[in-house]
Amino acid sequence: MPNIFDIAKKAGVSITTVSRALNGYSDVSETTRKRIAAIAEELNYYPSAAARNLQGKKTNTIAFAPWLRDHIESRSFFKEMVGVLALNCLKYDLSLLVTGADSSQEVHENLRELVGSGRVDGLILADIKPQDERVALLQEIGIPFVAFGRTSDYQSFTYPLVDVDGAAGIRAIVEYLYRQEHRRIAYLSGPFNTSFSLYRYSGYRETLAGYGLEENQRLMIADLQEPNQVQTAIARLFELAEAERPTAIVASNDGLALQVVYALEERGIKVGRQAGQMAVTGFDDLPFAAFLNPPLTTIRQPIEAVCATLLALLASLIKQEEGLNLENAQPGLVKLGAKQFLLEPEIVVRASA
Amino acid sequence: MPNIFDIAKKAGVSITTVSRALNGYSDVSETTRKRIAAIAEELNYYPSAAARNLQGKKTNTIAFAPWLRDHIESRSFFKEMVGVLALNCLKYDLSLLVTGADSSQEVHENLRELVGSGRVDGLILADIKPQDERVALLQEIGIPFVAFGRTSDYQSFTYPLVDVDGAAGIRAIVEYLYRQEHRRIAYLSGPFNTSFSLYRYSGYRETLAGYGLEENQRLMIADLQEPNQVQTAIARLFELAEAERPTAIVASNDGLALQVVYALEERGIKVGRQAGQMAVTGFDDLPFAAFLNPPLTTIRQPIEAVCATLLALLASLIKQEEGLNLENAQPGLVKLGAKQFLLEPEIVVRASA
DNA sequence: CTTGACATCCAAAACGTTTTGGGTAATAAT
DNA sequence: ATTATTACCCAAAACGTTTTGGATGTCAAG
Repeated sequence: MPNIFDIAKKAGVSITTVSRALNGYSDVSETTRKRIAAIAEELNYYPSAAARNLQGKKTNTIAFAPWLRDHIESRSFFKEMVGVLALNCLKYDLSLLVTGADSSQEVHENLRELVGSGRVDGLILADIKPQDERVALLQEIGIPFVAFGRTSDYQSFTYPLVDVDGAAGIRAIVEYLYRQEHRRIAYLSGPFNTSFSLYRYSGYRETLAGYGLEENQRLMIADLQEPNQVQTAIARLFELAEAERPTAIVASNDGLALQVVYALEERGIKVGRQAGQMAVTGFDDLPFAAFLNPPLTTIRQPIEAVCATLLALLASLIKQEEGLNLENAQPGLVKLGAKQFLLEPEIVVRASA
Repeated sequence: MPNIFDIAKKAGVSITTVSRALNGYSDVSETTRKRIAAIAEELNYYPSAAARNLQGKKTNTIAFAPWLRDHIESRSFFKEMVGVLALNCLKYDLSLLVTGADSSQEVHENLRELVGSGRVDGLILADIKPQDERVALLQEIGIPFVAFGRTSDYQSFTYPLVDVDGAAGIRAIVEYLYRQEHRRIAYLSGPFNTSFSLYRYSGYRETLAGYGLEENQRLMIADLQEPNQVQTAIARLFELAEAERPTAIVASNDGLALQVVYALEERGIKVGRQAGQMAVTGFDDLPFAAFLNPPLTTIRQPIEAVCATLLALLASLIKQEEGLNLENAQPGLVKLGAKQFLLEPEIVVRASA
């Protein structure tokens, strides 16, 4: 691999000039710049990232840090995000490092080493928990980061974040169901050790309260982790007396909704919006949702907007820009705090409800 | 951030000793090693990755390089791989960089810069095409890499690769269908500009030939890219006379199978293995496959084994180990060439066929 | 008392950039 | 003819490690 000395020698100039020519400084003549560029091209010269980083303190790399095994249900959305993030990183000339681990312990060590050794300029945290050690850790270290999701103390303990308004999403869908004359609406939630499950759940309860419907504990099934738990949850709903049994089931994500539809069909219950059918809704709008039978009514997370906003925010933090102006970058972007943004999800009505 | 000088000063030794103590050399006494380790721990010292890399020529980073937009259908499996790879990387103390782009042009430049600037020690290529420029490029540059998939010239132009035997998978499923008395078996394939589509397709044709069934062009629908193409493909099948119409549809991946099931149900055709129902099969065994209605009969790609083998192979290439012994690391691992391995997929029979 | 052998330690070089703080020559202004 | 300005270039330092090739002191053997 050629280095800057090789280029300098071949061009008959100093390495300073090579560096400044290639980095577009104005104190090198157009003719020598052209000559140097041509030689660099010819020799396939690319400046060593390590040397550059060592000298300049910039890695042009960010990390995407979800939990990798902890939250089965959330993994589906993080998987969708990676590709979109990778593509968007190109615009900022950033490389994307994907990191993560199984255990809390490992994640902590991983993160410390990653930033301690100066491997990244900033990070995107995903799968935020209500109490998330990672936020405090990164805040303490003082490295730029953006969280996708809100911890329970995000208002007092301020840090940059982007989130999708899960409560609003569920509210929209429960209101939709209410308008379709549904009065007994069950709710199935994923594990409560992840923030967005809580927000979505609160959206459900708020809406019931808003309509003056009382909460029925037997219709609220939370903390679903394993697939077979969905089956038993559905079974339990059908043990209820006809008059108490729900006419609609709201699942807190598409993965659960998929399993709900499956469990219902297995029992011979039709899913749909016809009279006598069970309405089912999801959240996320994963690729398969539109092709279920029936197609799933769900809430679409604006994944492109989420990733774009996360990156724009992180990039501006890294550059230490002050007047960050994201307000009208995305439609439906709500400002929660100085560097905290909420994106509005969108209801997608299909045949399942 | 503390550096090695801070540690050395505080411990009253030279930086050489700090370095050698922390890297486990034997020429430093146990007492000073302990003292140094304690100080490093206390000050939260992590050696600078850049400096280390600059001096030692090791980045401890690998790149995962799929195509990001080009092949819609293949993206689903690459998304599953990222998480598994990231987790497995921990065992090798490697960081995972995810890269890729839309266009062939961009991908090329990306790759050149990535390895030219010495950002990675090696790479994993995914979504291999029959003619894949990336393989030649990396081979020419001379950096360790492993391909997930085979180019058309993999036997002559040898390079390290791991693949799942797609032909065998489809063979297994067509044989299964044949044993279920199916004689008119349609085949729907994704785009042919990706290698595995071709292998899977050839598996279909081989099996037909093996049973002495003649190929019917009207039952073989290839190069499906957009979702609505599936609908028209199915429509075309149903324009056929009763006696020519297929009794089973083999899709080349789960994403297509999902859409096939959807299109069939939309026309009121029941999917399943009962008499009079249409049998449908997929390939991949994505998470949703088990929860479709009916649950999808498919071929499971051994994703854990794939990722483990890719990493083991790449790690050994990076370390320049010679006697690589993967043969009995994974059950069902077939050796194609010196560093070329094929993994056997597994048929998963569910209710859809 | 000398000589090896061994256990510890260290100074200096090297890795490949960018940045700093100039220098030189030609041209323009006085 | 001198001075200021401009255009172009460069030497050296700095970034934080690891590695190389000793140096020093201690202890046992001869």
